[in-house]
Amino acid sequence: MNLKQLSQMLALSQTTVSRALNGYPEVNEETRRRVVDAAKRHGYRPNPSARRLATGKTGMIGYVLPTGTSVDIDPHFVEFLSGLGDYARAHELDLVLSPADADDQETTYRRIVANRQVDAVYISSPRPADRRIALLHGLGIPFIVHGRSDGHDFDYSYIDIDNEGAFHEATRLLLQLGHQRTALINGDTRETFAIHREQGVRRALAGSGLSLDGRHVLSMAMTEENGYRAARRLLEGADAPTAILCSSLIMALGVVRAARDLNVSIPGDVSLIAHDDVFPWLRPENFSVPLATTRSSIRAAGARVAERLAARISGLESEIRGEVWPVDVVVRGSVAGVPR
Amino acid sequence: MNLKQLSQMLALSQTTVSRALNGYPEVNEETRRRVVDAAKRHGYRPNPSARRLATGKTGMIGYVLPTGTSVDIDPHFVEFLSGLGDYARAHELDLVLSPADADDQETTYRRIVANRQVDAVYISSPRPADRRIALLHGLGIPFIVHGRSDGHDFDYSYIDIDNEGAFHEATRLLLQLGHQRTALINGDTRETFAIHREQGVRRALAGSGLSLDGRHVLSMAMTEENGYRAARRLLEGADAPTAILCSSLIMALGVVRAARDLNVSIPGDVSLIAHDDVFPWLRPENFSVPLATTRSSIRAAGARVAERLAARISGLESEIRGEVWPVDVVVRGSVAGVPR
DNA sequence: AAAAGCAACCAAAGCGCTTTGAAATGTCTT
DNA sequence: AAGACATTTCAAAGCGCTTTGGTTGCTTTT
Repeated sequence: MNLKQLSQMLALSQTTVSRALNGYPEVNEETRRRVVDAAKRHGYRPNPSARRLATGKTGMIGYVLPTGTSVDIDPHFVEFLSGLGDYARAHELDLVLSPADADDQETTYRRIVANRQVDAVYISSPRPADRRIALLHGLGIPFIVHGRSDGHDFDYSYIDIDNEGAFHEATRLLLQLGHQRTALINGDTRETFAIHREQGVRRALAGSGLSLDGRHVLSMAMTEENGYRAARRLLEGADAPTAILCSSLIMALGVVRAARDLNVSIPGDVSLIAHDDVFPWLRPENFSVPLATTRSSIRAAGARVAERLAARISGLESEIRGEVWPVDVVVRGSVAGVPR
Repeated sequence: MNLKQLSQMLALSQTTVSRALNGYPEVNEETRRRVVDAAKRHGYRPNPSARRLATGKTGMIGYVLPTGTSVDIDPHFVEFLSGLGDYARAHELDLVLSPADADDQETTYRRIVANRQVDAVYISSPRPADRRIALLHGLGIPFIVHGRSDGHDFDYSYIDIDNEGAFHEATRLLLQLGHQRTALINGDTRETFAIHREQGVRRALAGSGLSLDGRHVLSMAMTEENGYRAARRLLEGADAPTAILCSSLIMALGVVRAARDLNVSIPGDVSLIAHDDVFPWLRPENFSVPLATTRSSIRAAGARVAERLAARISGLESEIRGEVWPVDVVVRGSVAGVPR
């Protein structure tokens, strides 16, 4: 059943039927009812390929997936995807994943834009002055960034969490508990989120006249193994910290393991606060010592990105703007006053 | 630059240019060279929307992503995706993810087929007599299953690993080492892979005149927590097993933790073999006791699925067939003879 | 009563490709 | 020399929508 058949059936022109279905005003309400009704009865669904050719709109959003034999997909990605799906599901919005050589994503971005394969794109894990952002800005396709990228001379849309504020708050809490030596086990500092977190810690320390000891800040990929190594390094070193801030729950697993191995008590000897992206399979309250966290659901962010992207596509949202979500600091058993 | 412009530029008809570019035989080789050359020089790329409307082919493959507030995406998915990307990247093959209500995927499958959104589809985590398979078979879209689904009265294409054989081999190894009481910590037995694994264990035991004690087989979602619980149940129960087979490395993490908590030595008191899907962030050789495994790369499977799907789409592969990969049993420190 | 304005509809022209059915050209038979 | 047969090219007809630029009747204004 296509438009032609449907319009013949109704003894109307394709124009009128098309307009009736797409909610144009210049069609009689009575006629519209007839059309909509008939379309439903006969299960008419406009052919997306045809519509796409005519309008250039695809109704899909894109994501360039960096791949390569030595490239692993970030576990955050699937959680974000769940959130995106939560929204997209209800709106028949599909996501096109375009795998790209991690070292040359530009070619792929150019291809999907040139081919008009998607109406909008999202970007994740941005770095300062991220080239993808400049590229998409230049290419003129609507996009939204999950996270932020400082150092551009134009505005762009993003949603991010207040990483700086979260770690500032967490550090302030530790300071109030009397901790003078606080360490940070951070993610890869080439990414903005990690930079912001470190800034938050530094600002809080500075507020109390302290500063971050260079040996007390470690940055690396956020794996359990790295968390373990970092914690051992900190706890076995001279001037061991009395409190540790950690950029991910997965790393915190390693920190807890290291503490156990070294017979260091949490929170007796060292307090621990980690950032929680809210993974369903790893909950801070289930740690052997319930873990204090800065918490922000990455899944919720995924849903929000889908929502805003959909709004952009349908023209409901036009202004370019950033959105920064506040982050809760959740106190649990892993924090305590400074020892002795 | 579109076809019309290009053909005018060459003083040829659109027909000829189109045919030259698409490798049709009825075009003079000299002409073809000119056309291909000019196309490259002017960076001509056929508009995919137009091609799609004309041919009905999209050049994309589809995956229906079950979502829902209480549905989590399987961590295996991203690893599979990496493999798919490895192949797809080099072939400009994109993947369309259509989020669907986990309880009603049929609607979504019907939509993507009716809309001709993709040329082919893949399915993962199949169950016996999986309805999605019957549905796609009925709808007539090419598809390939990652895994197997027994109980259909038609053939379908799949790639699967020899789960039965793998667990049969692993069990036989344990038997040869003298283990009389072997337990199985399995995944969700509604899925085929788990059923096949249990069958493998049973067959091996039967071969030695033994059978699987009902209390010695536990099935559940494959999380660390569940592995821990299952192991405690087994090790604290009467007739504790001297060997444990485990369906996933993540669960094995929990098993190791439980053993440590209970002061049970691996492999002194209990031997352990787990299935390894080859995740880059979790390697059996890095366990405190290097873990013996049945190993099969899920990433490689992803690449193979993409390859076969691409072959189906381009008509290179036409016969329907299953492909079963052998699984290596890799012996490491976590297995030993029966205690005393 | 003519001009103007409006509401409702339509024919036809895209969108940019592929494919059908024919035509033009040259080569081989007989 | 005429017909048969390849070979190579082409004009035009789709594919199924949206959108442009009308047209047709009515009602309202002057």
